[in-house]
Amino acid sequence: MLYGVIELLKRNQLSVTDSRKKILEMFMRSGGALAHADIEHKSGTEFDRVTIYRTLQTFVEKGIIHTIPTADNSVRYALCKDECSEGHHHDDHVHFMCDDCGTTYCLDHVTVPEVKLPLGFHALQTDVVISGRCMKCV
Amino acid sequence: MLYGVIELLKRNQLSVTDSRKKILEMFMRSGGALAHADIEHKSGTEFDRVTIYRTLQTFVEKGIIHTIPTADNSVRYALCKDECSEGHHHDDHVHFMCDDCGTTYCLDHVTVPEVKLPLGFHALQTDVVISGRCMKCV
DNA sequence: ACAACAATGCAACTATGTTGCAAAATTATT
DNA sequence: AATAATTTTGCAACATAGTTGCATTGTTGT
Repeated sequence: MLYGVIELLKRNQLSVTDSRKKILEMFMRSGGALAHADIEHKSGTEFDRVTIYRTLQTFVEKGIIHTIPTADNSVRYALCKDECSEGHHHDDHVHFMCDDCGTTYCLDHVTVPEVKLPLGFHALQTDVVISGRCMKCV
Repeated sequence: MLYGVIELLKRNQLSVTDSRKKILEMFMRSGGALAHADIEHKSGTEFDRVTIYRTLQTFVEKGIIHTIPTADNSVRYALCKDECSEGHHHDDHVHFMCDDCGTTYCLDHVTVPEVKLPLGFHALQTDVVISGRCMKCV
């Protein structure tokens, strides 16, 4: 597991540091999405707030994680699938947010439907965020 | 126009105040969506920041405006259609954000497609946000 | 092992959002 | 139309989120 993390960092031409390793591991352990605040709390005083911000930024730029637009407009991040590369995100999957427990899921196998836009609009990216109850909170 | 604003406030059992009238008018004049910052800049020092926050909150609660989940996770608001009532938003339309000029459109006639979720997930609300180029920015 | 480079931590700052309370404005009552 | 009851506003103070510059530390390549 740890080895995979290091590999992933190297593959993206990133130097291997404590914060990057541990933050990546957090994402892998937590199946779902994480907010900046989640990471800050989980890591205690181990890293500076600024380091977390910069690490997340770097990961987004490298295509390791992607941001999730949420209904409550709080920023969340989740691991990308392998197809994402630098500057080219291909997160064509639906995101689900549980109103009860707050967990955010990437529904990798639910693809975003085609939407017909009025004349003059050109779509580059489509984000679908569904909120409701997850299986744990029935 | 002004008369319509007052009517709308009264219909929602809100006292008619300067800030509420002017903020509502801003939404009506601007076809698209507005962020808190937009309103703050447009109104100069006329209203306190806190008043704007509280006015927007009140309008959302009453179903006069709705929030738009955006790809960049900044909070934006737009007028609701007539069907929205207190606590019951029915904004089943697609939102479009222009990457170039930043304008956010409510595509009232583009309805949100049905999405089949995996077993155990129960959808209550579906938000679709499409970003790209609008007709003004080809 | 060392030079070159990149990432971190710290401090200071800006932006964003919230809460309590007194003053001012709006609404309801007589 | 004037006043009482209620709401809303503005202010101050605070809390959270996010950014930038720079010296120090850690990582990488030779």
